[in-house]
Amino acid sequence: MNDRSVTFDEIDNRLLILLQRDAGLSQRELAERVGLSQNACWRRLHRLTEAGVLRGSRAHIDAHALGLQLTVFIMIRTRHHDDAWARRFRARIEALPQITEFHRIGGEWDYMAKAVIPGMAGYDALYKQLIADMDLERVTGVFSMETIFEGRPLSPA
Amino acid sequence: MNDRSVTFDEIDNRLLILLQRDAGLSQRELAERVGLSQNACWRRLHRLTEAGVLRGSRAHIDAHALGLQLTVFIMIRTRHHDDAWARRFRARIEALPQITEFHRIGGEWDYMAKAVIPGMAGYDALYKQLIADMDLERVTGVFSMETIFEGRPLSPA
DNA sequence: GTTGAAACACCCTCAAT
DNA sequence: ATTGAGGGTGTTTCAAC
Repeated sequence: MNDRSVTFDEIDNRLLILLQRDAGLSQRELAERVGLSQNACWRRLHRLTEAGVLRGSRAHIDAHALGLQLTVFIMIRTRHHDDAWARRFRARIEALPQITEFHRIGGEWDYMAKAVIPGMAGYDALYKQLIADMDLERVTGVFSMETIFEGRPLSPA
Repeated sequence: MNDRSVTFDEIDNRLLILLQRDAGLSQRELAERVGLSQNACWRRLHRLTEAGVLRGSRAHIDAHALGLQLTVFIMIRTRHHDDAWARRFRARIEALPQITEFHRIGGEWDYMAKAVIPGMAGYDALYKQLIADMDLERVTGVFSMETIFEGRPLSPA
């Protein structure tokens, strides 16, 4: 079990997975696929939204079709550990739209950023913008040779 | 410039960003925000869909609300480099729903998986399922202490 | 590019069971 | 939980400009 206040049954689960795969499904279709009336289905979606589980939908875009063909994970070790520096660093990262994801991590690195870029020239440009005046100890790019899958739906614990 | 056959102007760009943030926007709202008639806006969305750029929408879900509070990146180095082993390994990974993203990477590791799990016990369980009978050379978990952001919208190169 | 209109699907609510 | 019905909203396609 877990420490959540709300619980979800198998039907909630299936609804969440269906919607994570395709948020464009109509309530009629959704209801049909989970074996509920459209009305009952609506009530569940409403409940899941109220519970803060469903948080809207986002368009899914083909990065390749936009000319973004390279995914790289950038590992960063910093020399500074004060709040002021950290704020400045985060602002820097946030100003770089190529970076789609940003974590503070444990282990031998301090931060990891995921970036999606047109190619190696894009990485070089990003790298330069990233490091300028930040006095980083070490930065290394881990390049995705092949994205086998991404964005798979989450299931309740 | 780049090597794409289709090009996108500023308005396409803004439409794509708006929809990546909120696919639930009505065409009336979209049109208003980019300064187009609803009709012209519809034609652009149609064109972007035909071009394979817009690929539907996906529900956005709050992982914490589902009890999934830990994100970990799993770095894997393998001892095998033949196709049969690789296929078996991919099938193993695909069978683990906690893994949301999977890359073959360059550098000192061979694969990287992103997993979203309830907590450390979930990692241990995942780790055991992952390694069983796969004869991996080395596996290490890089834990996200803080997800500063993720899922930021892509922009054309 | 624009407006306006029509046909249709969908969402949401309510009433009745 | 279910069906059925109604009003309002959104989508898609036209015709005309």
